[in-house]
Amino acid sequence: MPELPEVETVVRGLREPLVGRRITAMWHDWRRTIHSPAPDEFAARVAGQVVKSLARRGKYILIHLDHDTLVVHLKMSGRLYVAAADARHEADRWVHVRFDLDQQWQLRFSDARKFGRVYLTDDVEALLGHLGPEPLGDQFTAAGFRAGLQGRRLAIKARLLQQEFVAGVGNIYADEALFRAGIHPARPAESLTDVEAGRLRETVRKALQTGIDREGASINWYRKPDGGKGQSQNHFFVYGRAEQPCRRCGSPINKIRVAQRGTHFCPNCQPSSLK
DNA sequence: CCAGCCCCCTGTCGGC
DNA sequence: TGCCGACAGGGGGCTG
Repeated sequence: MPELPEVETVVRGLREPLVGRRITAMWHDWRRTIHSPAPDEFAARVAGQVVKSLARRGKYILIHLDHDTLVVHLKMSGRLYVAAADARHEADRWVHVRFDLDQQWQLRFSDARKFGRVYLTDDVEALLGHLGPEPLGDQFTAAGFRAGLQGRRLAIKARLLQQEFVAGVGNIYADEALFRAGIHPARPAESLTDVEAGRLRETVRKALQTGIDREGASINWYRKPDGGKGQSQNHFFVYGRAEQPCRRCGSPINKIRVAQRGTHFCPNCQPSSLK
């Protein structure tokens, strides 16, 4: 659920409480959550390092330390927040990794479904170099986007979800971007005209930026680091609105499966190429 | 290389 | 009321 807008909101919310804090110790209770290095080395290496800055790459959270970068992927149900050591938090029952900080603070990683992962690396490029361009950055060019659709027969929505093509788009914002562009999600990627590709690139950016402006979508698990909910979910055109009237034309929103994902679209505003 | 599919996990919800 | 299967989906890995 956390996609680029949600992850960006988390990063923004963590900067103030985290930058300048020193990590003193690490605890975990679920082996698979610690991706690499192995827990013993992870704990030994991370202890003593100070948080210098925070950034985001695709859906990954980057916490830059003195000598390493602490990388976190929230996957489906991950939540990352700072709390006083003696303070309780509603998500504490699912905490599987915890970092003790100086001044009696803690960085907690809560993850009910245990899909999330944490990494410690001194080579972020080796870890995340496979990711495609940041959709809100300069590298996300119209020419590159168009080229990435050529010769691809898979559904355009499936292509948008491939992180090596564009970093940060997930199920929700893929549906929203395709609606805004008036493109049926099941159309083969290679079938888009240059005009459609150009429009879709713009609506991907627009959907994501709108999501950031609304501080993400709080569906099921996602919360801001301060525990508050984002507002993006209240403004979706199609996601989660099956059977409800299209905000543009009033037709009932359809729900189908594309690339094994629940997919929402307006059959009138996003005509299929099959007809 | 490509595209389809399974799996990891657990909370929630609808149906009976 | 309680049980059970379906569903949610990011992304790694396997298969044909």
